[in-house]
Amino acid sequence: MPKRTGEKYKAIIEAAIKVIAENGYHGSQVSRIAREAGVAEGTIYLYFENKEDILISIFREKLGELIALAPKKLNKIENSFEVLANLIHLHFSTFQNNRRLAHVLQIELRQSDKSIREGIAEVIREYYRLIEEVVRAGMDKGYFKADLDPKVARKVIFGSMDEVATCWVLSRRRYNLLGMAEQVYCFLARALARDGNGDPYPPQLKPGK
Amino acid sequence: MPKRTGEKYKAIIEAAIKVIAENGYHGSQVSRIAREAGVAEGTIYLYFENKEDILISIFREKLGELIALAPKKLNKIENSFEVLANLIHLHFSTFQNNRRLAHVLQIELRQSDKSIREGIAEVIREYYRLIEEVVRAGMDKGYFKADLDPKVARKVIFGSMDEVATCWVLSRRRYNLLGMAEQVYCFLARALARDGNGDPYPPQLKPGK
Amino acid sequence: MPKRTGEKYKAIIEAAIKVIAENGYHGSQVSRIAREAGVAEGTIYLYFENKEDILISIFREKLGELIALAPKKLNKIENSFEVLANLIHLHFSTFQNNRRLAHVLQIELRQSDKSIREGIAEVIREYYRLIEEVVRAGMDKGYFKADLDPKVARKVIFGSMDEVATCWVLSRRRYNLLGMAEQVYCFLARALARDGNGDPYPPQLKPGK
Amino acid sequence: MPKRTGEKYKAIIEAAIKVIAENGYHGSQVSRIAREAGVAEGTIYLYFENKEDILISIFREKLGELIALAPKKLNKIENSFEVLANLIHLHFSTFQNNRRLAHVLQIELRQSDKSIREGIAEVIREYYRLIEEVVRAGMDKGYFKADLDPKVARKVIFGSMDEVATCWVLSRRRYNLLGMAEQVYCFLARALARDGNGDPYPPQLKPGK
DNA sequence: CATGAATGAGGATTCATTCAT
DNA sequence: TATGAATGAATCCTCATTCAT
Repeated sequence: MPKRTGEKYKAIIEAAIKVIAENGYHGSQVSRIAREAGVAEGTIYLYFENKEDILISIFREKLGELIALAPKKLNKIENSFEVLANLIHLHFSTFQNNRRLAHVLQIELRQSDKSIREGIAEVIREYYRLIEEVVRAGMDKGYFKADLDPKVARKVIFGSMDEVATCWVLSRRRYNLLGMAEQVYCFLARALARDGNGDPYPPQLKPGK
Repeated sequence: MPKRTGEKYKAIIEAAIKVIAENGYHGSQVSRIAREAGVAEGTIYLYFENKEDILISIFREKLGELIALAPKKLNKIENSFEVLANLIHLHFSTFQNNRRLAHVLQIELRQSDKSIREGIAEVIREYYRLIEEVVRAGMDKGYFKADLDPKVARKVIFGSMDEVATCWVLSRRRYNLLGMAEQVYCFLARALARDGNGDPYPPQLKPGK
Repeated sequence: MPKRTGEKYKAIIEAAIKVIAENGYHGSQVSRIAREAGVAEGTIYLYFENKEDILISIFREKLGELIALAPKKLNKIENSFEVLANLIHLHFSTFQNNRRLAHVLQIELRQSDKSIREGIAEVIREYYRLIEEVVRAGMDKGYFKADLDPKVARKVIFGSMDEVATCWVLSRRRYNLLGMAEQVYCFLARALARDGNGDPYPPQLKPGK
Repeated sequence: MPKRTGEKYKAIIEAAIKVIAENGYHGSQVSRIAREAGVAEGTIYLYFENKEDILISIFREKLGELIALAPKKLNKIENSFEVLANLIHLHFSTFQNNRRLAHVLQIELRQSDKSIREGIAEVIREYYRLIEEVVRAGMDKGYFKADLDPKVARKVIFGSMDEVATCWVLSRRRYNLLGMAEQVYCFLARALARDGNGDPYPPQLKPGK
């Protein structure tokens, strides 16, 4: 029965992203997160069940935004290649825009216990469904191969994006993640395209498209 | 200055894989691993620097085998598609043959601190190079598109295999991981194949090929 | 400077008896008592100094009633054996009528800190004096042995009643506490009776007598 | 699976008695007990399950001694009055000899949770049985009234001793507890004695008798 | 080489109490 | 009077690691 709303809730989320990105999950004491958020230690527990719940909530809030945003952006696009391109773009720009968040989601979140994996499972499954939907639509419309297994396709798509994002976060060099979008798109588009499909090549990826 | 060889070294490694697969990294006390291995607690520290070092060693020993094995299997194959197929097959069969190991490598290993990531970095980079080599060879020989970025290709390949393996480990259903090899191969082969390449389609994947 | 009177004061007392009887002193959060009483947490502190003060107040209010009642009932009785019988009857019936209160007074009250013991000391001393008075009167009137030490007698009388009450509260079997009164009276009457006293035997104990 | 034997076990018990007698149970940090015992904090947990277990163990060890000693002392005495006198003497001398222990057993032990009460229940029941046995033997041998209820008698006897001991511990005046033994005996002997029993009067109580 | 008893640092969490409204 | 959101002090216990034997 934590509150899970309000200004302090958000402040704690943001503080946690910062502190955890800098010190890792296990290196981030609740007291430190509280100080960074400008609230008392006990206040944390008015908004979150426990320390793990903070991590889960970061995931839910932030990836939730992505998942909520995606259908709006993708549904109105007819061409499935364009949809794929935009999906990748959206995924990468979420991280590009908040490197700390990217670090927490790609690295720290995975350091955690089974209970955390369970806590995020529902949200991640929704993202999975979203990607599978994109694949299915492409198959139905004739853009993609008709005999794909959407689940395997989803794993290839998500796995590719995830690996690219992780490498980006861990890299010392601060290259542009969005710059990878087109290349990743090329790979995935060719992997999915129907044989003889005239043009699986990337539509121009433009931010916000 | 730990010993890192001998019968007890191996016994501890195997005990750790078992205990960690069952209880998770944080749920696996050193004392428990010692008991399972049939040695005293202190003995652990004659063979390993610390608890993390056990995890790193599991990675090094087991993925090391894979990396040592791979060139022998792959180097003598001319057709790069066949090489790719065999790479995927090797990757998946390693996990298929030892589900506990798979769990430790795919899940528990990632729960750990920065120091672990650093400990395994060298080994994983070697695996990365191996994959990139496969890509480069395929480009040089004309099987794969000439203008691929081997690094991105590697991320797509590794990311896809990694995601499939992780889903397999986490799945409640005990399906056959090797059965996924061909499907994953199809995706990746198409993604890599040179345009107009006559046959990017899967060579028959046979165990041990 | 708490108020210590009014409807809410009484509501809190009753709520506390219920909550503490069910969950023990340490298991009874102030917030829970407040909810049960239908007041806000802060309101508690308008009527009580702190949590311990609630416990002390329960004791004062409830045992206070007993102590106020006792002289009225006992003073008009001439025969000291009858007085003793009625004292025991009164003591036991107080608990019998409110098992929750009995639990709080016999068990939970004693779980608490020195400050509580100090808080109830004055009230309990008054009860002690009351018992000692009964003994002294019995000695003066020739019913009891002339050379008794009233303080020791009081300890035997109170200790016996207290032990019987505690066992009753802790017992799983829900036997009748008042049914013990006569037996306890028999023991104590014989212990106190003057040698050769014709009839130390229990007057008929009747409720409300 | 704590060890519960050995020199350190005893040292911790003694240290705990001292620290708890001085600061109360809740005021006695485990770290403080460890320091007093000259061991590390973690060592406590090699010998005890948790903090409560220390308290329970004090009770078991110390009252256990009393219970083990009592039958040896009491069984060879024929006269039940003498047995009663010795029982009281033994009870009081245990406390007289170790006022700190008395404080812990009479006051602090009762401040604790249900789990502690459960932990000591078995031992205390054994003491109860011992007292009831004394009563029964006295009845059988014709010293005590034939129609006593041994359970009620036990409550009167134990309650009297317990109350006297508690008052002694809480008293500011440092009077002699053993000096109370004879007076308490007188009360209880008269309460138990068969009518017309020639001499319920106290045998001379001598230490060690 | 091997042991395992001993060590002790480290932190999430609770909940009585306060005080601005 | 009454509220209830916010506070923050206070501590038990775990378990990786050491070292005397």
